[in-house]
This record gives sequence, C-alpha cells and structure tokens, in this order.
Amino acid sequence: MGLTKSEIFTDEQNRLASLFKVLGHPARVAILQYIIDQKACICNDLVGELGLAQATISQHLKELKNIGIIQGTIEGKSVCYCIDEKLWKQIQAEFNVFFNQEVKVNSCCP
Amino acid sequence: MGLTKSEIFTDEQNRLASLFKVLGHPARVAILQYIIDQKACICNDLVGELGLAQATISQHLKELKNIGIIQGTIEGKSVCYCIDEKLWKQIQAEFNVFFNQEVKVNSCCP
DNA sequence: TCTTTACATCGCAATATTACGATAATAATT
DNA sequence: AATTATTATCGTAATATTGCGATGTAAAGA
Repeated sequence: MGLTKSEIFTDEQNRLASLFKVLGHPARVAILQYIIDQKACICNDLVGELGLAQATISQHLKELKNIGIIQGTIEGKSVCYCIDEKLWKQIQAEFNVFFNQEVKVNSCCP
Repeated sequence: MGLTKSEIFTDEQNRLASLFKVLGHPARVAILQYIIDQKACICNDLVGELGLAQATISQHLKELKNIGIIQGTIEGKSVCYCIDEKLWKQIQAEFNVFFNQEVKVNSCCP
C-alpha cells in the first residue's frame, strides 16, 4: 500500500491525474506565477523570492519541466526558465476537455 | 521535512494547489468520470466498477466531498453521490483564472 | 589556476498518501 | 429480533513526497 494502482485506470485518467498532481503543490503554483510575472527567471531568483532551499526549488523545477509546462535554457552559468506557451495552452485544454463534460444531476441530489 | 511549508505561500496559491491536489489521483478522476456518466452513484457501484476496496473508495469520496465538487445524500441505507454543478463550474473557473493569465516569454527561451 | 556562482543530484529524516482489513453504525429486510 | 446491505471510520503497513544539507559539475571571473 501507499502505491497508487495505476494499472486499473485508463491512460487518460492517469495522464490527467499526473498533470493535476504536479500542479498540486503551492510551491509549484508560486513558481509558475513568478515566472509568468517576470517573463523568465533563474533558479536562484526563486530561492530568494520563495523561502525554500536551492535544492528544493531545483526539485520542483524538475517536476514542472517533466510535464513540459516550463523549459530551461542554459545561459552561461545559470539556467533561464520560462513557460512553454504551447504546453501551457495544451494542458489548459486537457483540463477543459474534462471540465466541459456536460454534468447532469440525478433527482437524488437537491 | 515531508511537511509542505504552506505559511510561505499566499492563500490563493494554497487554495489552487489544494484543488489540483485532490484531482491529482487517477481514482478520483475515475470516480468523477463515473458519476458524470451515470448521473449519480453509490459507493458500492464504484467498488464494483474500479478495482479498489470499499474503504479506499470511501476515503477518496471523502476528499472529493471536502472540496465540494461532489455531494452525498443519504437514501435509505445507501448514499447517493453526485456532482455539485455549481462547485464544478466554480473550480473550473478558478483554474481558468490561473491559466488565462497572459504568458509572455523572454528572449532566452527559443 | 584558483575562486566564485549557479545549478543538479544524492542521501536522509520527517511527514503524507494510498490501500486495505476489521469494525462500528444505520437502515432495510426477513 | 435477527439478518443483511451500505457506508464510514480506525488502525496499520507500504510507499511517496517534501525539504534540506552536502557534494559534484560547469561556466565565469580574478
């Protein structure tokens, strides 16, 4: 136990959940917000802005990079992170496919 | 450690992350999908449909109820669960406020 | 070359999550 | 009243996540 039983769900369900999951941490929401506000940033900016250690920020950045919502470009000794607009919109679209389903409610629910 | 440092983030960031987090599990995505398809369901339906134990389903239902996206109505010896349309739309709206921010990209990112 | 800066990764401790069996509570059925 | 059906909750084991110090790497600057 403690292990999510991914095998019993569809690829779509697992995919959607994994996207939601990455966004399900306030530090990662804050990082995205900061990158949007500043257009771009480096890891150290975030260490100063949020109150988390460099190793922690780096780990969160990695998870965001994994789903493609941000990208990092090496610039000398630092790495410039910014939003991947295409993925940003695609992920929003995936969420909206889910949320735009027509919800009909049974009589049992007032 | 292992403890999210909520104090250092804004209420909005914590709120948004907590919503994402609840949807960040395939069982909960599957449960919502099933309720939408069937209009309503009882806990036992889900136990049969997904391959998870009754206690596990009940726990997931509780988390979904906590954010208000579903509601449960007692009907004799069972509980009828269905989507709370209002909350469903409100949560989608909250996500879209986040995603509809204008994303501008710096020159460092190709 | 030596130092500094920026970052990623490793290893670990603390905490959280997931899943389930067992049990309790409540309502319907016999 | 006894049984059955449905659900919630408790306790617990297995695993995952979060956060950080320490360490390694690579580029820039002295």
